[in-house]
Amino acid sequence: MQMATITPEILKKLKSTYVDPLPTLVDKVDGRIHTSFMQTVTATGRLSSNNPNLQNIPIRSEKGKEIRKAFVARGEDYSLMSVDYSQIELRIIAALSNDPNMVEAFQKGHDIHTATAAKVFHLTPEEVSKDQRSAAKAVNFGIIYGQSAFGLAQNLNISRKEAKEIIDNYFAQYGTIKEYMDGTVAKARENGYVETIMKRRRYLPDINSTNAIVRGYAERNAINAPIQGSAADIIKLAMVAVRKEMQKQQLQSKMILQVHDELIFDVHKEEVDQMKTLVKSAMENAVQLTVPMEVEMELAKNWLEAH
DNA sequence: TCAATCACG
DNA sequence: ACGTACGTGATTGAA
Repeated sequence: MQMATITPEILKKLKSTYVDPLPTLVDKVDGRIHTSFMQTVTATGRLSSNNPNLQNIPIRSEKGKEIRKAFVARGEDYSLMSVDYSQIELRIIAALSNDPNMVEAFQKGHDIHTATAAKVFHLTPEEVSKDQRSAAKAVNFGIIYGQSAFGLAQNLNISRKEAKEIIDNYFAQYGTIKEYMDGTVAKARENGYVETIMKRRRYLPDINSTNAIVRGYAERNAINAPIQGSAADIIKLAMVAVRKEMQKQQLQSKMILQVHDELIFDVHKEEVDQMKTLVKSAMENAVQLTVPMEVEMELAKNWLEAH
């Protein structure tokens, strides 16, 4: 196992950004930290959070986990419940492209990274090694961002030739995704914008630039924005549905945070079963696509263990 | 005031 | 031949 190396720079960042300021921001009246959610800041339709930003509370490093542990439910009778969409952006790509292989993997409930590795490396899912799954995961993520063979090579620390072979294999298996991506860029060139499933637009004035670097940037935006933006559409619809149902059932639990593909609730112990059912249903049924939306949920006393 | 670095999805 | 993975916010330190 590779140990997480905590450098002095990281400690300094954690202290100056979280450990020192957050305790001073606890509201004197209610004992809680309040963020602001901005609805008109991002290019894709995501929310952003500031003063303080509660969408970038640490979780990856060991010391960071200690910080996240400090976020707890409001009292004895309450727990934090975290509910996050599983692979929402890949499901959206699958649905928007209607790629038969990727749609099938999600419809059958397969582990998408293992399924991808099996296809790319011509193996059965059982034969896929950890490194192969990890490589497939990197490609799946890279696809969402319009990553090149060069970028994948750097990311995986392999040669450009090896990276190109993996990507070529990927598109041989998921050919309709390639068509979808090319089609999205072509449409962006004609229209000057791309749009999400709820028709929100992102304008791309540089999509026809004669400067290849500038144009390349806009092309990656064209690919990414409908995916990231549609995920934002879906969780926003879910939030409205959740709130409506919570009101209808007159619950005292509260929806307290949104972190892009995750909702966090402060749940009263007598409402746990109701909340689990209601939130799962609202999130999974926020939209109807050709692939199922699935959520994972956990309940705990603090945010680290609820995640 | 802004770029670099780091935190998150 | 070019550069090369999307979206944010906070802090720091140089200009």
